[in-house]
Amino acid sequence: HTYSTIVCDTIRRYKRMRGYDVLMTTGTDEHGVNVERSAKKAGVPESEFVAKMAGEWRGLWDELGIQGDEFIRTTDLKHAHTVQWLFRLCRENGFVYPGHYTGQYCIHDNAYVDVKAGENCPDCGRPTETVTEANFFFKLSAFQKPLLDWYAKHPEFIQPETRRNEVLSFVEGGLRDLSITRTSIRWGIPVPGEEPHVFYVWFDALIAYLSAVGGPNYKQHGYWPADVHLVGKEIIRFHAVYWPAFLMAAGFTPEEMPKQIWAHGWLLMDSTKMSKSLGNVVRPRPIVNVLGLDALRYYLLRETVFGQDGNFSYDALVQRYNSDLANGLGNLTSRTLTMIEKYCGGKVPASRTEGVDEAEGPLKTTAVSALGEAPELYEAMAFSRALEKIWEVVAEADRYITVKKPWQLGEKPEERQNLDHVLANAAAAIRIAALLAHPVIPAATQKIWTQLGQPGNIEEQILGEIAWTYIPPGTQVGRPEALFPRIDKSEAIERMEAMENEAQKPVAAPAASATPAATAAPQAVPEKIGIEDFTKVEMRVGEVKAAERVQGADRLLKVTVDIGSEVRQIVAGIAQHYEPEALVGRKVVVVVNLAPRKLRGVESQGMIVAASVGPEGRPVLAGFLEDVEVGARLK
RNA sequence: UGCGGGGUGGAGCAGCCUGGUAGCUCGUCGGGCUCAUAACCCGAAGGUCGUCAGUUCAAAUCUGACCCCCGCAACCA
Repeated sequence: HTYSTIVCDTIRRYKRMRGYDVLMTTGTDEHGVNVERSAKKAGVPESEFVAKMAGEWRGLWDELGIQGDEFIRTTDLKHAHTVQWLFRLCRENGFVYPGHYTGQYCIHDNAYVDVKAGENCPDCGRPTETVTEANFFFKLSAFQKPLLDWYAKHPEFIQPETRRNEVLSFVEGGLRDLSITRTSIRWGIPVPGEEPHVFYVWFDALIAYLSAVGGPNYKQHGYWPADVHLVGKEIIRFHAVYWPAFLMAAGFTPEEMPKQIWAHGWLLMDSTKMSKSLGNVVRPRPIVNVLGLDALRYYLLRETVFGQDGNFSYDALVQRYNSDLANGLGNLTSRTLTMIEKYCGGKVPASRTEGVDEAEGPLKTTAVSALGEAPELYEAMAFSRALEKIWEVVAEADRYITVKKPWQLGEKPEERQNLDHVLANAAAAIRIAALLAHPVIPAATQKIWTQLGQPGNIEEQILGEIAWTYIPPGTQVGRPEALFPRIDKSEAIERMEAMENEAQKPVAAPAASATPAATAAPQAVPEKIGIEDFTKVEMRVGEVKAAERVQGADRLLKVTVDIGSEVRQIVAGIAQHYEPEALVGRKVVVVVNLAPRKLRGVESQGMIVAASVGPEGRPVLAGFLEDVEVGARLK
């Protein structure tokens, strides 16, 4: 989410610099079973739980300097009004009808689970029940044709293209009507006049986009339709299918449809998706503390191609920081300012008016071409290429300075004009690079702006109006100051990892979702259990009588275990680490009172206890150093 | 088995949609410079662009088949 939101913020800053009036919204999705359950676990009312969650996110955005213009919480009153209003419109237009939803329900978890009838709950393993509840359906099926027409007419609606194809084939495959209300959930927006129905997640969270810009009064508000919704690729379907369908159903005109849905990729940690359950989430705070916010922003946008999955590594992060920011832009600024200070008394010198010399040609060409292309690349969300283009200016300026050797010109009074000219050119190039890079690294470029003696805020500059211009001669520059101090790689990584580990310890870092449309999955607070809970688990010593591989499964072994009173058949996921033959005769620990569960068609009547070792969780069977009697209970 | 991502000098990645010069960061070697944050500049070595076939005057790029790697689910009760 930090990634999405930083990208979003960059777009916002870019658009502002193009002279647009931009409104960016972000927020939290606060309804649903997950929240209900987590709040219960934490022993606080839902409202309190979500308020805390929202506060944490807001705090994080503040720390990250992200200036969302609207922070929508789905528990906001105005959002409830918008949802109810949209529902009424859809209903009046005949796209909502009452029906029944039938699914597998887990009583223990209090939630529908996505399994076939007769299967057990994937979370807790208990049997599920087939439950039918009355709820309202949205006639999504009626929108197959309109949506396909819409996609055809607006090929740019879904980006990037691979995602578009995915959605297209999904819609072409036929659309099923959508259940949009629940009576089994309490924590949600009430369906007007139909209590105890509350709205189900998608007919709630998605609508937050509209709530942020006036809700029913979106026309007067003036910021609708959205130019772009930025989402993770896992939720593209909801944004590209459900959302436009809801709007069409409510009678929104083609001009009032969002213009584009951009699905970005995932940030992978060593090629695995970052997820809270894997515990491999990289938190932004340590990075910001050690390298600075701009470094994080720069890295995220420079290192990965927007739209594809990207890899995160501390190594690459520090690498980029040192080479591009410290040695590149930072050092260029520093050397230029130092020379202006030293040779020109801290005032920007005058450029020569006539006579172009051969060395400055490439510098101007590069800068002018960056001025032309970088904005186009921003426009196309090709951030990494935009930055590459901008950094060509930095490289060219370094080259130019090296070729002209102003420090030598400074020794000779008769070269005064040439010296002035060189430094004026360098300053002009830095000015352009800073302007173009501002959406990505706002703080550093503002510093450069000020150091160059430029008045006001850099963000107020309009990109379209910028050309190769010299800074007015005589402008007083600021003291050179290291914008991005170079940092030793291993030391930086150590510090960040130390802080990361520190952050892992305390319980509740914000663990919900930031985009209005992602599902919230707050982390459970680890509870202490009493002895009575422990005694519920019955573990006994068993002896393996036979073991064989389960057909068609790479990881499963079917193990026959004698537990004294009886012989059980247990399926264990250890086939990759234990040969069946080697297990026979071995004493193992078995959980015997676990509900049976079918795995790959084979019933498993218990669980063999094993340690989970290393990051990949390699199983190592528990055993005894002394001889033990089969059937002995563990307590 | 299904779904997704990928295979481009030593490492990590761009380029592929819209064929024509293989680019970037790091690393290695040699040189220059000393204004600057041990930085910056120049040069060099190093690439059958996974394989095979096809289309084409021309293929990293388009088409087809195949191989390999990674993630997710199916299968860790």
